Amino acid sequence: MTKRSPAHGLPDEGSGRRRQILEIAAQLFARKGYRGTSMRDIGEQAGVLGGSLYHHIKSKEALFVELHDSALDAAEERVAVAVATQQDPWARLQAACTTLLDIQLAPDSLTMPMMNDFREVPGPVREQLVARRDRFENLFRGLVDALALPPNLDRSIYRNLLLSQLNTVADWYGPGRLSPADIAAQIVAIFRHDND
Amino acid sequence: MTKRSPAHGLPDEGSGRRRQILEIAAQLFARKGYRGTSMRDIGEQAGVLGGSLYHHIKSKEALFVELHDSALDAAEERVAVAVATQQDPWARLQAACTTLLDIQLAPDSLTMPMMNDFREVPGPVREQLVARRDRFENLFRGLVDALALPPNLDRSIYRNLLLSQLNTVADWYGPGRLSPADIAAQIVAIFRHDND
DNA sequence: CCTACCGATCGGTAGG
DNA sequence: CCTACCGATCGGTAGG
Repeated sequence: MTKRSPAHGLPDEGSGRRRQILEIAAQLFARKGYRGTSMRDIGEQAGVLGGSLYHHIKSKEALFVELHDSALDAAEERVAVAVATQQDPWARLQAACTTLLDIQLAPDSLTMPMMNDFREVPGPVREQLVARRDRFENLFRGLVDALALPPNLDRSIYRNLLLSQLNTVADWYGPGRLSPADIAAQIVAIFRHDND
Repeated sequence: MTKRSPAHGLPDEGSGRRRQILEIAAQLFARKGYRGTSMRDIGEQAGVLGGSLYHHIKSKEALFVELHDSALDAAEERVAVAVATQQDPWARLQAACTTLLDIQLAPDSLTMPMMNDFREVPGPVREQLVARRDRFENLFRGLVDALALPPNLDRSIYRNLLLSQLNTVADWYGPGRLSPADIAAQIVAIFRHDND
């Protein structure tokens, strides 16, 4: 019996209070970005003053890094599980895309949205975040390499295009006639090219 | 003989000084975002103090809106010209994509990059920018509607995916083995599906 | 967890 | 175009 993280990707260890603060912070970062979220904003939602948060966290930067890494850990596991249920390379890719969009488009999504534009985050921290994200994206390298693509498609470009496509859906998606799974299906339909 | 804007999309009327300041501001906004660029930063590059800029502009917000609108005006014209040289629907789309990527990936690009994440910009101004961008995107509605796509592809989703794909290339593209035109060709190759 | 505060930075202005 | 400044806001801390 392996330990399973909850959907939001925050470990459930530690004091409930800290955990609650992390959830609030994640939601605000996702909605308003790193610079657009002040410690006082987070405090307000938690019912305390901004300065009081420093009993639970070291700094705003460390808080963001922790949230970002937890989100990617959880996403990585969920995607890996979904991929493992399929054998066909295109089915495996579709499973990965559907899972990723489920995570990013969940209405209460605490996790990934907007953790992609790192220009707001101070330089030194940014490199840390980019390194973690690159590790995550390696998961897709294997999936793309297994595809039988037409030879005119460059696999490296193809992978970058697919990932940026997936990471950017939250910018324009509004819950309406199509579900996250529908969008994932459309993306895979577009990116699907069999080498015949 | 119609008046032609320069590639950077800033009208060449008015005092050269103001024009120079606009160019500097555009470059900084593109590199560091709206909130990441202070008026003092712009002043420093221009060789004056931040406060002195207000002789040439009304406010930071008005400055950004002016730059954004000029960039879209110029892009709109260049894309329209490129599209008009082709008759085949897929060739027209490819011409549009190539032109747009040329603009966004130009090494000194003052114009469009990063003028896409509007979360940094204050609410009231944001609506203005979004409205202008929507008008620009209508250009692509016509191009997509002219395609003979397989019926399982939703044209509205398809258009959103294509546009977000084009707008996001600057986030990961590094000048290397592939040119902007190469990337455009890869994107069109992926998005190309003939209804057979 | 609050009070009370720090040094820094922001957009913007008056007055010359 | 500068000097000198405004009110606001920021991340963070000391001391209780």
